[in-house]
Amino acid sequence: MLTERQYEVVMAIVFEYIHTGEPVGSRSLSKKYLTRISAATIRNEMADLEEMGFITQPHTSAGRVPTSKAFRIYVDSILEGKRQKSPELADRLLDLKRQRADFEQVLVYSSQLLSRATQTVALAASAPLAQVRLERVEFVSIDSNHALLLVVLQGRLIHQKMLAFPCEMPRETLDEIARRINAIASGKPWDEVRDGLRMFLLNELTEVSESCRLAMTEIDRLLSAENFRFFTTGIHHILNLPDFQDIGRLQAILSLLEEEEALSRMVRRYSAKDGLNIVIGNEDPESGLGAFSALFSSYSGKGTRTVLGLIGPVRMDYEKAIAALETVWDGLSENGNLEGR
Amino acid sequence: MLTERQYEVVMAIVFEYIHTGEPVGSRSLSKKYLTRISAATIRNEMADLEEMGFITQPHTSAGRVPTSKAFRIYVDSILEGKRQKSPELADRLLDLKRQRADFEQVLVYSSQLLSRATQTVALAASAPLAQVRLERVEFVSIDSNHALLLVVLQGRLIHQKMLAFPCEMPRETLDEIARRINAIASGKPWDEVRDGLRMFLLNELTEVSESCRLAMTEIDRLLSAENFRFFTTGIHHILNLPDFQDIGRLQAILSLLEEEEALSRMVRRYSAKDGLNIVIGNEDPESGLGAFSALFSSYSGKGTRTVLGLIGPVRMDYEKAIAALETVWDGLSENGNLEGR
DNA sequence: TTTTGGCACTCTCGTCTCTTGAGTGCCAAC
DNA sequence: GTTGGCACTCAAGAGACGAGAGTGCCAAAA
Repeated sequence: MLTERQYEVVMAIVFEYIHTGEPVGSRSLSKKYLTRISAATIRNEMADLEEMGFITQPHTSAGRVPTSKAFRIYVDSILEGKRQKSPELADRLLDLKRQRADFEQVLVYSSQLLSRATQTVALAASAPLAQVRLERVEFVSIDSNHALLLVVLQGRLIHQKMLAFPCEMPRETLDEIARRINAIASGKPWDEVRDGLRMFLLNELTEVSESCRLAMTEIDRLLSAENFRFFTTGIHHILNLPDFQDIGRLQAILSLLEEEEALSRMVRRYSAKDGLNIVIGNEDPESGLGAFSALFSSYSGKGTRTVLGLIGPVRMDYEKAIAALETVWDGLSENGNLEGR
Repeated sequence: MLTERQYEVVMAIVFEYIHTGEPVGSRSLSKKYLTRISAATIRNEMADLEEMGFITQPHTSAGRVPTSKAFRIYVDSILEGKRQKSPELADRLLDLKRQRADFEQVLVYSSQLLSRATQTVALAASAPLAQVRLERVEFVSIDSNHALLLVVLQGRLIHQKMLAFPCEMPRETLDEIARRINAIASGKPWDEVRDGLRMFLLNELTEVSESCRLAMTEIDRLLSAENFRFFTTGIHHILNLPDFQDIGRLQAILSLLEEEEALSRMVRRYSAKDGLNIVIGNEDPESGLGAFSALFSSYSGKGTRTVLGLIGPVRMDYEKAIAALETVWDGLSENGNLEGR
């Protein structure tokens, strides 16, 4: 649908726009990138491209600004080519191995690393999958009717929740409940044992059935695929961007980042399939990204789904961002750090 | 040092400035607040007040803007008077009791409540005190050489850290270490038993002394008075403020809020004494607050120090902010929620 | 001695106009 | 199909100007 030359023009416009942030004119294209074609020819192509929705004009006598459709082509072309890894980032990742960090530290550190390398907002997240197997659960009694529920997943990931029981729960009872849950559920896919386990517990331990029900509900919630844990880093970077000197757009993205519910929705939406997913600005109006783009690298392991992400302006350096994300991602896989161990 | 009338002028200027955000002129003061004095007289007073450092002029022919010195007087006068509590906020706090929330939830919820009520950034934090007594420690074995260290303080506060041991640590060994620590340290002030405990452990359990050393170091770090845990809410509110349409100042405060280390330094500095502490803008240049003010309400209980805070523009509605902070604070105390129980 | 009205002066801010420069669209020639 | 040329458009910046808000100071009143 695009001729070879139109494709070149689009790519040149996106490239120039990413680097200058200004609307791109036909003359500068002809001088800098497409020396063999004259400005007038480029103008003709531009008129067609505008009609096709790849570029727009802020006002009649201005240059052209690429739309998300144009950015999409640009990003796809990057993804097709080979990227080189950043050796410095890879080095930094070795520190993690040296420190024998746990999974949570791995996520935090990765997100910090990414944010610093790309000068954008980085996030790392993980959530259980439906087929998650639990290693075991444990209750840490806090006082007569409070206990900390610990759910250890296969891998080293740990979820936890403080429970307030409706009646007194002595330590022995809690241990008993934990023992039974572990006997049945340990090492098995949660969604297979769940219902049976619930029935079993409620029938066996009738005198504390209310507490068992509570515990089961909470374990279920902790293991739900919706239950992402987030680590966000580098929000202040987006204030440095020259494009966002007007506050309104910042407002939107900051609210998104601060509200875990909204963030979770977004991550769920765009990390559904494994690998690298890129959402550009308002390409998907539902995203709420507005003038920002998001890159998600996600992977479903045995029991958990892990996501690394970057959120930056639409006009970000995708090449650098993708390279950084892939470097960190590969570093984690190599060290066997994805989903813990 | 200030005459009665000068005091009135300062108060009126601060009041008007808080509500309009514009430099305040002598004429509007005379009309709105000090009808019995003429504008010319106010001008004379203003000249003196400027010399004394209570107000400044952005430029020759503009009105006066109060300095932090003037805000200080204003805030002190609010603190002297009686404030009324917000009944709506108090109601909301009852929900906490109904939910029998744990301490962490209490902190998170309080901070959300405060932020929404005042439209500023709210934070809640807690840290152990030197005299903290630990209820007990527990190790949750994760794999052959990883375990989750749980430190339960008196009250319901829990600190935790994943440990990577230098050698294999079977569950029994971990339980043994925990048992010994608890036997000696449970219920006693940590700073009294600490050194003895360390000696004892290293002498008794020589074959895993390296692991014991590690565990002791981590417990010590978790119980250190420096070890604040933070919950921050409502960062997006500060973008709504009309005063901060230039990004530079936002940058500073956002970096502060995002960097736990800096935040911790600030909270330590200004919550040293119990009760309500207010820091106004650049009153203390060390604070890094710049164009923002911070209100901290802090309380040292038996084992932990709890802090609720608000961070907003210097020109914030102190009356409302103080009232909200006090309402939430009192609500927590009444429900017995400060430091857990 | 303190307070007040009056007046000249200063500075910001919004509006208007003008100019400049970048860029387009179209047309005729190649 | 491609190109150079030319008229046209528009944004952004500079300068001029008036309105408005506010001050400082002085001399008269209290």
